[in-house]
Formats: sequence, C-alpha cells, structure tokens
Amino acid sequence: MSDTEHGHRYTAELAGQIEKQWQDVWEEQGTFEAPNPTGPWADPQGVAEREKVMIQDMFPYPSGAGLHVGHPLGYIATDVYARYQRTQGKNVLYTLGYDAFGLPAEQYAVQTGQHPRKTTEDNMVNMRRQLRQLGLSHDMRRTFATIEPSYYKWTQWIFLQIFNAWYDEDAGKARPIDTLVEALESGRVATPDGRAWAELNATERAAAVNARRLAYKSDAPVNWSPGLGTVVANEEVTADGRTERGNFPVFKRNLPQWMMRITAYADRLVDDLERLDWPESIKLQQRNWIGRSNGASIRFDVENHEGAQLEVFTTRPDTIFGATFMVVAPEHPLVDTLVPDTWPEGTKDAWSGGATSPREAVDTYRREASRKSDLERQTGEKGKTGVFTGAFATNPVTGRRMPVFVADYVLMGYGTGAIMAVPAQDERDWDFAAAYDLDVIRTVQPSEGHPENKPFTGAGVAINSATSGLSLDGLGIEDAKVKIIEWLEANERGSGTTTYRLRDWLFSRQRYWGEPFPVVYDENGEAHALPESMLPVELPDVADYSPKTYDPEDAQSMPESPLSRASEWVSVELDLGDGRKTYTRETNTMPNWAGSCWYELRYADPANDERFVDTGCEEYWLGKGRGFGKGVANDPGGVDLYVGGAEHAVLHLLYARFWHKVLFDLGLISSEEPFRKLYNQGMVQAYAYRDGRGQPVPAAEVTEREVDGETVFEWQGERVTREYGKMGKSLKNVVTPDEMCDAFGADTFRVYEMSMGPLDASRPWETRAAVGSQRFLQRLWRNVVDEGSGEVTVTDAPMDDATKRALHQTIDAVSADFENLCFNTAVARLIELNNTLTKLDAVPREAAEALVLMTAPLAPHIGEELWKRLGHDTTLAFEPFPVADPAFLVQDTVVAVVQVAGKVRDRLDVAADISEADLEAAAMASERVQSFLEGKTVRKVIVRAPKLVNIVAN
RNA sequence: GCCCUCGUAGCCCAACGGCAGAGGCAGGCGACUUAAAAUCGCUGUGUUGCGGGUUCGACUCCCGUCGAGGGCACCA
Repeated sequence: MSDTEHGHRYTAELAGQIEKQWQDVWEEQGTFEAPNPTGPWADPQGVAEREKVMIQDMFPYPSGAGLHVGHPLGYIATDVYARYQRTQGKNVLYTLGYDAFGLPAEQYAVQTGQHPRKTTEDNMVNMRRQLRQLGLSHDMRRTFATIEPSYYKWTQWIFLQIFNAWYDEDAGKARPIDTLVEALESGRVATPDGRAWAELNATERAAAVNARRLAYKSDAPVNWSPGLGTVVANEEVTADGRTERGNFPVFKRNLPQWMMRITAYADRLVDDLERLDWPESIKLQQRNWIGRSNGASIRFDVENHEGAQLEVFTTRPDTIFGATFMVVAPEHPLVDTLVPDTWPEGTKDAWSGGATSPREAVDTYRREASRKSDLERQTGEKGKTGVFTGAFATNPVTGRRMPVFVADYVLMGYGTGAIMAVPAQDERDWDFAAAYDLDVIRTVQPSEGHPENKPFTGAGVAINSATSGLSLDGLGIEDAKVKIIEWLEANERGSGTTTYRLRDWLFSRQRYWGEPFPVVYDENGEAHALPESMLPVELPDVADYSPKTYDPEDAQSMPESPLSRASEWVSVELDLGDGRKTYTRETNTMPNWAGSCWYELRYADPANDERFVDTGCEEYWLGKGRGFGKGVANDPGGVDLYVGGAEHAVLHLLYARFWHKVLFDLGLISSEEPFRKLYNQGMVQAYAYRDGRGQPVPAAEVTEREVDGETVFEWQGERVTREYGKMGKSLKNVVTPDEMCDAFGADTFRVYEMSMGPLDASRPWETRAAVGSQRFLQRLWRNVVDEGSGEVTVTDAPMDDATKRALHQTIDAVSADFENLCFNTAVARLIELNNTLTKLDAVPREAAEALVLMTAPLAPHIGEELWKRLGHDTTLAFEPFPVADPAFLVQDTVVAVVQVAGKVRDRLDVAADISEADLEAAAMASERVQSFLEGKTVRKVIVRAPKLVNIVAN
C-alpha cells in the first residue's frame, strides 16, 4: 500500500490483521466456552437462569484435500446464528468435532503409504487452521475426534448396551437382556422353537437369548463388494446395485456379520417423524426408506400338496376376487417342492417357455435369474419374464384354480417373496398377464373413460366381488379391506399385517480404520461381550492396514479383515468370569456411521470419563421441552438446530435416531430424538470449463466475452465449453476459503457466503462478486473510522427522525431475518442502512453502534474492532442485540395506492390511521381516478386502509 | 415412470393474495486522476418459463404443461 492518504482503509491486509488479533483474543479469553450445569465441568452459576440453545453442524470428515468454499457455508450460517443467540442472552452450545474414522482415510493412507492415524491427524490440523481463520465461535474445549480412544471407548460402551438389550414388544421398548431371561422363563416370550425354557440346555438358552439381542451375529445374505473389500449396509447400496462409495458391484452373500435390529424401531422411527421440525423432503425419504405398508397376509392352498400353503403379502386384499394367478420369487424355498414332473392339464403354450417339463423350465429360469446381478434384474428392460411351475393354488375366496409362476419381478427380500397377482388392479401383474395369456377380472369399478386396455389402480367401488356368504360389491377400497380381512381372520386364511422395506442394519466392516468391537469369541465360537472395565479396546498398530480387495466382479471371494492379520492382538488371555482363558477377538470393525450416532450427546459433556454423558448435562442441553422445544406439545428433545447436507437423509440421520431411541429406552438419556430441528443447507456449485479434447482447464483463468451477442468462454485464446456442477479438484474449479481470506479477509468471505441466496438454496460460486461484500464492510468501516487518520468520526449528536426510523426498521427486520435463518435478506437490509448512514454528514454514534452490533454476527472481527474503537473494552459477543422501538416503526403518513379495475391509477399521501370510509372518500375525490371512472358504473370498492383502494367499475 | 424442490432484469436474488424491485455482481454515465486501477456518486421497461382457473386483485393459491436440480424406482 503506497497510499498513505488511506493508511487506515479497510483492505484485505488490514482485515487479516484484525481477524488474527481477535481470533487470538477469543481463544485466550475462552470467550465462547459454554458453562455446564453438572458433571466434570459443572458451573451452575454460569448457567444460572439463562435459556439454552444447542446448535450443531454435521461434523466433517477431515479429507486430505482440505476445504473448498462450499464446505463452510453451513458452518458460517450456524456461527452467525450462534452469535445472534448469544446476543439474546442464551447459553449457547456450539462446537465442532471430526468424523475421523472411515474408508476415505484408509484409502488416502494406502495411496500415500502412511498410517491412517498420521494422515487423519495431519488433515485435522490443516482443517482446524482453515476453520479457525473463519472466526467460528466454537467452544474449543468441546471438540473431539471419533478416533480418540477416550471417545470410542463410549462408542464401544454403547454397542455393549445395545448388545445387552432386547426389544420387548409388550412394553414397546428396548429393555436390558436379563429381563428377556425372565420373560422366557415365564413363557411370556416364546423360545425360538416353542419349547419351554426349562427344557433347553445352556447352549440352547444362549441361542434363544442371542436371537433377540438388538445387536446380533447373523449369517443372512449381506451386500459383499469384492472391489471395496468389505460388506456394506443396504443404505450404502445404490438403486443400481453398486456401492455408494467407489461405485463397485455388490453381491448378495451369506456371511456371518454383526447386525443391528433397527427394524424393531421401524414404527417409532416413522411415527416420531411427526414430532420433528425437519424438512418434509427428508421426512419423506425416511418414510420411503422404512416403507411401512399395511395390508394382509393370505395363505393359499396348493393342489396336490396337502399342508403346503403359499403365503403372500398384499396391500390390496380387497382385490382378492380378481386374483387369477400367483407369482413366487425365483429364490422362494417352496419352488422345489411345488414343481411336478410333467406339465399338468390346462398348461397354456405361453406358460412353459418351450421346455418339455416344468422341472426343466423352472431350473433354466432360476439359473438365468441367479446369474443376473441385482443391477440387471432391476434396470433391465421392464418386460416381465417368468415360467409356470406346473402347480396350481386355490383362491380361498372364489375357489378359482390359479397357476403359480416363478418370475423375477417378485423379490424374495420383500414381504413373503410371493404374491397373488391381480392384473386388473396392478400394472406389473397386468404386464405379466398380457405376456402369458392370463385372465383379467376387474374387481374395482374403473373411473369413467378409463381405457379398456389398462389396469385400474385408482379408487373405486368393488365389483365382481361376491360369493355366497361374502360380498364386497359396492364397498370403497378401505371398507372392502376391513371386511375381507375380517373374513380371512374368521376363516383362518390370513390376517391383517404390516410389512416394512427397512432391513436390519449391517454393522460390521472388513476395515482397519474403524472402532474395534468390544467382543471376543471362546473356543466354541461363542461371542462374549467384554466388561466395561476392559474398554476401550484400542485399535492395534499394524504393519499392513490395507483391506484385501478383489476383482470387483469376483462374487465368490471372501472378505478378510485387516485386523485378522494382527495375530498377537487377536489372541488374548482374559478372565471373563470362568477363569483365565484364551479368547479370539472380533476382527471386524464398526462402520464409519458409528461415531456419528451419538456425538451430539458427547458434545454436552466431552470431558466426562465416568459416563458417556452426565445425565444433568444431557437433560440441560438436549432434554424435552427445553430450548426450542419449550412449550411444544409432545416435544422429543434433541439438538435445537442441526444443519447439514441433505445427502445424509437415510444414513446418518436414521442410524443416529435409532441409537438415541435405544439409549432412551434403557433410561440412559432423557431425550427421545437426537435432532429436534434439522435444516439442510444448499450446495455451493461452480462452473467448470473443458477444452476441445474435453479436458478440464483452470476455471480461474477462463475469460468471457461477447461475440455476436453470444457469450463465449476462452482459455489461453482457445474456445472452451462451460458446464455447471460440483466443485472439485478434477474439474479444476476449486476455490478455497484460504484464497478468499487472503484476497478479501474472512469477514468479507463470511458476508458474501451469507448474502448469495437463501441458506437452503444451491448457488453458483462467483469469486469476483465478493467485492460487493467487501465494499459493504469498507463503507461500514468508513462510517466509523477516518481512512486517513484512523480517528473515530461518529458524532454524539442525536439522530434525525428519518435516520431513527431507518435504524429501527432495520433492527426490526434484521432480528426477524436472523431468527429465521434468512441471512441473505439480513445482509441486504444492513447494507441498506449502511448506505443511508453514508449519506449523512456525520454518523450518529447510536446508529453506528447498533449497526456494528447487528453486523457482528455476520462479520465478527470487524464488529469487535469497531466496537473497541467506539470505546468499549469488552467483547460484543454478549451485548444485547438492539431492540426496535415500535414508535419508530409506524409511519405518520403512508402512500395509499388507488386502483381502478386492479390497475394503479393514483397514489395518495394519507394518515397511517385513516379510516376506511375516509380513505374511500379521498380516493373517490381524486381527479385522476375520476378520469378513469368516466362513463363507467362503480360496482364495488375494496378498501384496505391505509394502503390500498380498488375500485371495480365497468 | 412416481415423488419432492425450484423457474422474477445479462447474472445471484427480494417482494403478509394488494404499486413487480430490497440488496449485490456485471454493464452504462459521471466525479476524482496526467492516465489507469482502486474509490465515490448516479443509473433498472421485465411475456414473473408457458397455458388455463379461482379472486375486486395472482410472482404468490389451484389445475395442466415445459425446463433445471434432487430423491425413489418391479416393495405386491
């Protein structure tokens, strides 16, 4: 800066100095440390009678690439909000930890040949630096990383609570496992095979108990991804049968894995969504994922197979009169027993698939189906294929003979893997019936004009639905369902049922970089939970932490845990109550979701080494009816505001709710939900440019100009094409917060991020537009400080009336905007007020101080600096937010609009409290209005005093 | 295919069913400057994507349609 005349101008350089200085002050003084009511950090006096608010971001994964300008959007928003809440006298819990276990860390470590702990810790150092320079008001005492043994000790401890619990359907909640033993003893809960508890031996008893644990070992089909080298949960598999991370094929394999009985909570996870203040789209995604559907299970007799019944699930039992055939999944266990040796009488040509026997046809079809991956089965052309099994079932209502088909459009994993097909009211069944020459009987009256050649899936009354003793005819769908279910139950042919799409959560991974399970196996392979005293089970250092991966298509490969190679660690001598014995450790690790399933609880009391969270702290920060839950009926408790991306709709957010509910059931916490209010911030997107070969070119070097009225983009003189999407290294369009802080300062960066648009909207990044935010702060600075001398220039003279009104209207609007997370409009109003002050000869101190206080949540460093220069010697963090005086919000006179037939024809200055009659009279008296009314008859006059009159005339 | 969100000035975006424009970017004009940058001041005429409907009055509510983004997808 050679410009000595403006030696005190608010430049990026000066901003940088101020920012660094205030960040140091906040850290030294512990400005943002929030007192706790109880526990190791008890400070009841600090808590006193203040209201609390807990604000939380979805914590980041510390990636090697560092942050780009999109990442801090949510953090800045929560920081502005947290700072605003402090000015409302609230005790604010606001901090940020690191989700530091997981696949990417391990992959990055493998790539760079370093230990994951080393790379993860390095990345966290870098990320802490990046976040610190933004001036986020985190309580730094409360930060932690999920990889710290002092944290994952409690992750393991919670696993043990879940392992040592079962879901008591009668009580509608999880209970400790010893109550299961009582229930089994008393016969209230049946043993797996129905025998009395007293008749079971020790092994059988253990198995009976294990079968009901909330965390259990199962050998069911799981998603095995050879290319990734691990199994993954259903939630981590995309619709086309690939892993969400890495995009590798997934194969169903029976493998012994740990599962979490999240299905026990299906109803509560759906129902309690109504108690949450969450975006509807996220609630909808959770509802869809859980997929609760009500219907009936119905048992069908099979001809020539005494006792063999085919059980189906249907949501439309009311259409049973229209069921003309049945379909079972290729994997259905009954298929083998159903298939006869020869084609029975009545087999149509289309049914046999050209095979000489049902056995041959079914075997061929099943073989082909099994060769298809899930991908092919689901995304292949929607034409229905299948083959007749040679068996007939009997419709229990009509007595009709119904051929039984095998077809892969029925999935073994949903319902019972078998359906009654009702082509008239189901598109899939219609397509199949059309392809295989099967009968269609309409049993719901289609709406008028419904095409003959299409199934009718809408609402209507039942037709063709009567036999002797039962008639649904004339009933609507819901009534018909009730009646048929009554009939089915009375005749023991079926019953009303609810099914879910949700499956239990696959909870083990063949990875190194995760929480070890607190589980060992004895010589019989029996799993034993370790006692709390042996926690944490620390992750051993190993030479080779890389997962064993295979050819992505090698479905027959076997997963191998990296920890299984740590033989010294795996074999361990312990006394678990039966004397010292050698045990084998579980070598799988927990999925990276585990650490984020309960971190909100730990934030409340992170120093506690006696308990995962002190009960008083949990109740204070997350308890029901507190914070934003105050006065809310049926409030479930939880974090007051949780901000993060929408991509975690059914993964993290579902898992965390599940764990929270288990902990609640076991009486360990008082809140029923982890996150009371959820807000999804939008994505910062960016333009990327490619050259003629399709290679991305550095976006920052691309120039733009007009050619023949068309905008063209060029890089090094060459035309390039523009596309719009995410910011990423490979697209060469990354802008980092570091660059922004260097070029403009952190406060400008923060204001720009907040001013770009509504927080929940995605928006394109445009670095050069940030100068607008810089100009705002420069003008604010200049309204207080003389650029040449550095002297404070505000005047102590009273404000004029117009300024006073402008100030109080801004206060009123900005408080509401902050309250509602509308930071873009808050910035606009602050700029407006600032521009108003700029036009004055001298800025009144009262206005300047209020403006500084209002701007400070957005731009805290310049706020503190100006506050100090204005003569205050303590932080403004806890200064009360300015309060609007209603006296200055109302205008004495307002401009009333007079419309004739909806078009504005005149404007009148009228008193703000003018009566409707007076306003109407004034409007009618207007000459301009009269000129428009000439030759017309006034039909009606609408008066909305004091702002509007609309005269309807023709 | 179904569901959700969103379409306003060249761009990003405001606007309790009541005057289409708060704020910013870009552009234009002017001031300052030997000049340029920076800075400061001034500067907004548009099919509110399109077509219907409700209403005295529609960017706003309803129906249809087109486009963009996201989610689900043979779930019985």
